[in-house]
Amino acid sequence: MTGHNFSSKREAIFKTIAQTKSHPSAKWVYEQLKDEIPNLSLGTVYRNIALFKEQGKVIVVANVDGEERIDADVTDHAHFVCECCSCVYDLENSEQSPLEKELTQNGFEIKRKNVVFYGICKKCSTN
Amino acid sequence: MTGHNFSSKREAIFKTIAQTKSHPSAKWVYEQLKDEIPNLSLGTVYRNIALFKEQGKVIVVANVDGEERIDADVTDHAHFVCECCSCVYDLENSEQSPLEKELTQNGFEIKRKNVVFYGICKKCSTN
DNA sequence: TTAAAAACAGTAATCATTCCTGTTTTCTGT
DNA sequence: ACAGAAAACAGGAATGATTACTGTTTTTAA
Repeated sequence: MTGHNFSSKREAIFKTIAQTKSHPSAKWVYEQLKDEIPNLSLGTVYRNIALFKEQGKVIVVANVDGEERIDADVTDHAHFVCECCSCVYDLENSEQSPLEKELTQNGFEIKRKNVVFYGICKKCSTN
Repeated sequence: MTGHNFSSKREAIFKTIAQTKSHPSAKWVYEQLKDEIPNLSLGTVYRNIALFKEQGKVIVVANVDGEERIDADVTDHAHFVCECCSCVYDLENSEQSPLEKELTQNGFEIKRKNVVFYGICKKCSTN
């Protein structure tokens, strides 16, 4: 079984993901940590992110420019992805949809919901 | 400029995408067509799908098992992705969200919205 | 303290997607 | 209909994110 031993690297990886609002990619997390933890391996970041996903400690927000972007805020909320600067913004939690009731009544088991808006953010359209 | 010349392969590719409800991947489209069009190249399928996206003729529904899944129904509707069989189901159109007004008022330009539920479909939970 | 399990580094492999080059098809004006 | 230019294509190479593998190190529990 995996994920049951303490690991300082795992802690550092999770902390990095939890402390940012950037909705990071694996590479971003690795870049943030590699100075602090010189012998960190990118594979370790990927392996631990996969574990966090299984444990429900992070969610996948979207794939932006070919990279998977994640979030340690697993409460129900939507996101905005800027197609110009690739920033991901948090939005208020999306309201309970009548679709959810209907799916459940029809024998579909909903594990998670993902609401993403794509467009150009204020910063990009102003500059 | 690209996308302004007639191409029988392009037609066939679009037709294949438009006629299925499977929300196909590029590879699926290629597999469907390669008997009918023996010298079709997978790169051509990818290139034309990229063009259809630019033209707004297809949308990206989700990334399932590492493959991008698309839809030629570009009207506003949500999807359900089964994590067991990797099927993608169409759902009724998702209601206009108050989030959209708020974003627009704050200077964000929304180009598209993507609502995806993940879980286990009826077929998989029954079998 | 010690041996088994888990985690890791480093690197190789995988696989979807994109890029490149030479060839073929389509279009436009004559 | 024809020629040249632009667009599309095949086929294969390249890219790049992610995963798998192997030998080593760390953690755990008795």
